[in-house]
Amino acid sequence: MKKQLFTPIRNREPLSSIIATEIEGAIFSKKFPPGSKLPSEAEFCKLFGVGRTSVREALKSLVAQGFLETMQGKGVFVKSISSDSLSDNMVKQFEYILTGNYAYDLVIARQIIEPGIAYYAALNRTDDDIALLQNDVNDLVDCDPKEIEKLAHYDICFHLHLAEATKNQIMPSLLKPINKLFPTVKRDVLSKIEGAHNAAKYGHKKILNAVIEQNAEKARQEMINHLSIASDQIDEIFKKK
Amino acid sequence: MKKQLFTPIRNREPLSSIIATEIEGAIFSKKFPPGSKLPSEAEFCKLFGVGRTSVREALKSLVAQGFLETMQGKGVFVKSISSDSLSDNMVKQFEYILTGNYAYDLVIARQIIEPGIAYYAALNRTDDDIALLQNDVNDLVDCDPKEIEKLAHYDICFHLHLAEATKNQIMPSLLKPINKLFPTVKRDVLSKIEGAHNAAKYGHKKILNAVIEQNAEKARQEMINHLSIASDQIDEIFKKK
DNA sequence: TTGCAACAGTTGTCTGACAACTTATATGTC
DNA sequence: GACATATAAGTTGTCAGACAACTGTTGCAA
Repeated sequence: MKKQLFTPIRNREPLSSIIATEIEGAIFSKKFPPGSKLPSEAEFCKLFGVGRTSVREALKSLVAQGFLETMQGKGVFVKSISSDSLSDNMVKQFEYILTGNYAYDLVIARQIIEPGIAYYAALNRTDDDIALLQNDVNDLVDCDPKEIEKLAHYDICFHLHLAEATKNQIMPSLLKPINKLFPTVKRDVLSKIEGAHNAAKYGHKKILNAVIEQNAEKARQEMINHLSIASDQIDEIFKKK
Repeated sequence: MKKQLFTPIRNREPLSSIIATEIEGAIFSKKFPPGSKLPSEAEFCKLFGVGRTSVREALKSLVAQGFLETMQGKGVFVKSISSDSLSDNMVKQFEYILTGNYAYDLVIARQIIEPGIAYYAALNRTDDDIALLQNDVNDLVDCDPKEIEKLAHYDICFHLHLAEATKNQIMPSLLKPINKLFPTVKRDVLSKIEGAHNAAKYGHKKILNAVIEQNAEKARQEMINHLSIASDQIDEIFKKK
């Protein structure tokens, strides 16, 4: 058996990955700020001294991750990541990893995080937040109980606006994917459970009042009540099946 | 001005996107189960009737999103998405969208979701969970207070195992990115605040006891206490600066 | 049987070419 | 001069062919 001073370099990272990391770094360090145009593929080829294939595949990766946006004939642009696009990605991946009947997991997840959201929303809400929340409640109240889609939408809006009222940068991004996975469940509830609409109306109203009063503990408790009712409704559906 | 019956088709979706969607669908519907090998690039070319470029770029997208894994000389394989890889993606995107000093946002985010986690962990924990948590606490107790890295690691492990004890599929994936962004902050606290190590030890112990007793409300309260201490410590650091 | 060489199959990269799209420039007409 | 049109240049999208790099297998020879 020969003794080897140097072992051959294997599994070296593909060029496209290296380039992707490089460009990603430049984006993260805001060397290319959101909305700005990146150098063209041809320029990158010269800069990195590689073929167009490698550059294109690197860019494709970053596009797939939501950092870039390509426009044929125009160029490649840095995408200003909204928490929206982030949660879209999360939704996709959640859909893939969640197994079995995950409706219940969604309900529990909301019961875990939303009381805390209500609490901090009550503490940090501004008058603008109140206005938005009031609108959501009004929309829900005025809505025709038969328009399930709209009902579900207004319901979700309320919860998202509440998350934004916490003034925490992270919470909306965590709540959104849960809510985006929720509509199917929510529609089921609204269409099959008598009085679900009314329950939602009053639940939201009570939470909103507590938030207006900046009574954090009360807001938390009202959210717990609101969600436990929703949870019971889902139980009921499963029993029926 | 001529009247046009048909307007030219513009902005048609790139082939590579269409192909990516197509393959993604096949993956999601478990037509290619996790770990399985996809057809080779050449085969895809024949199947879709397109060039290799388009196929490769489609695959690159899916690799970037964490659904696939390519191995040179072997082929392309469906990656079994762990909540780990999901949270890795989230971390990257959070790092990008979070602005300013987000340490405080992280702290608050934990205060929002972790009490709920403690609550449901107490309700749903198994004996195995207790064993894991007990290990984490022991590791933290036995650890040399100077080994900041290890301390931070054991600390995080406890919180993650607690999230897993809720038996909720979603919570670990939500908590992980927060914890992965946290170490910098945590190291700061552990190295700069006298007694932070002890505070963590006792906090975890109390939470664990409540979880063992399956006293959900107590677990929740202990978590609130534990995190409020951590929060105060961070406040202290900011004041010092 | 063992070791090695050759081969076939796969992904990685390069090159050149052309299509499709966008923008700016130049041209021609009124 | 003003305006519509044609042209050109720059950009991304796609194709084809070639070869490099890596993996696994197969067959041959010692």
